[in-house]
This record gives sequence, C-alpha cells and structure tokens, in this order.
Amino acid sequence: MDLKLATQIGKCLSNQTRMQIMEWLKEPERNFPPHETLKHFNDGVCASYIQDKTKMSQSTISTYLTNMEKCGLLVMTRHGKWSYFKRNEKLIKAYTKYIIK
Amino acid sequence: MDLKLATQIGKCLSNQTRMQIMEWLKEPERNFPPHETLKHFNDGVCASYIQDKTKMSQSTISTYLTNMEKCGLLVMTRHGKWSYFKRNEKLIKAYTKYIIK
DNA sequence: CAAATATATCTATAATTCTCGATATATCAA
DNA sequence: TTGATATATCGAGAATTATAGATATATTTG
Repeated sequence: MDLKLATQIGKCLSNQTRMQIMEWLKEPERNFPPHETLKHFNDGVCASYIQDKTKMSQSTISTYLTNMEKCGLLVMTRHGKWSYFKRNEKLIKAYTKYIIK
Repeated sequence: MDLKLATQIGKCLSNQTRMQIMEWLKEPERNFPPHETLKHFNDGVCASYIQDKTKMSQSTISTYLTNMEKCGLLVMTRHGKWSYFKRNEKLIKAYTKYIIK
C-alpha cells in the first residue's frame, strides 16, 4: 500500500453509491436475490443485481465496478456472460492498516 | 459511523496531499521542526508548518485542514494565534471498522 | 449464423472539486 | 492603538468527476 493507491481507494470510497455497494457485498445472501444459474455467492454478486439495487444506469454502475476492481477493492470473476464482483478483504485490510497509526 | 460520514471521510482521503498530511501527523517529531512557543506536539502540529511542507498555498491548506477537522479526521486546538492539528485516532478507527467486514 | 442478453467502453454535458489570490478576522507585540 | 503575523473565508476560473445514452464486445441460445 502506498500513497497513490491509498488515495485511489479513497476516491472509490468517496461516493455514497460505491460505499453502499461495498456494504451490501459484506452480506450478499442478505442483500441480493439468489443467482439463477450459479447457486452460490462464492464469487460475489453479478453486476446486474448490483445495478438493479442502485437504480442507476447500467453504464454508470459498470464504470463504478470496473474502477473498484482496478484499484483492488473488488475482485471480478466472469462466468459466461455474467460478471461477478466480491470484496477483496485483503486489500481493504491493507488500506485500513495504512491509515491507522 | 454511517454511510454519509464514511463517504465524507473518503473524500478527505482521496487527495494525495491530504493523505500525506495524515501520514505526517502520525509522527510529528519525525516530520516537523519543533515548535518555538509550545515545546511539544501534544496538540499536533501548527498549520503553517504543515503548509510549508506541502508547498501549497495558505488558503488551500487552511481549507484542507478545516474540512478534515469538520468530518472529524483531525482535532484542532487553538493556542494564541496558532492552530494546531492532530489526528483523531478514535474516528479513524471507527472508519476502518465501518469498511472492514 | 442471427437474435438476445450482459457487460464494457466511448462521448459529451452537468456537477463538483481544486486551487489560488484577495480579503477578513483574530491575536500578539510594541 | 498600530503594525505584524497566523489562520479563515470568499469568489472565480481551471481541472476533475459524475452520469447517462449510444454503441461495441462477448457470450449464449436457437
């Protein structure tokens, strides 16, 4: 973790929708309906379910998720035509360690 | 800690200069010269020393510090004509607890 | 292959943030 | 009180980010 990465993470976490997504992804089974094809949340939640819940446009949420994945906050796994996103707890922990004294 | 406050904190931590200030304030005696009037860093570091180190304008750094204090990241103490800023470890910890699963 | 579906990327405008100079306020020192 | 110094606030233009529609790409299905 360095200054640049930490500020990029801060940028992702400076928007209520994005922060809300991070919170929802703490408990996928609680916050999202079950996936119809995949029978689990092992790789997180598919982009369209996340989008539905935010009520924002597809392109906006896709951009959010892509950026959050680029800075490491989320991990993306593709299954067929679906993209699944889950929290990257390791990076989140590294970020919190960086800002704590 | 709630969604709104967490994103405000994220905003403060989304800028390299502000994040750098947070890092410097972890170790005032290491990163700043001793204060001439006050003989300690108990209340943190005075605004002008912080400004000097960033090489940015007085008004910009004053705005930064004021906003960081408003969202609780920093605690401000006034001694005479000087404003001293120190980290608010309690709030920082609350923020990290909020984002960690 | 063609159609349907999910996601990603491009482009442009709207909204917000950045940054500084100017100015105001507060305090100290003479 | 006057002048000097430290910090805060205001106002404006520059830079960045937000957001969505249009379009492109990728995958599945018939």
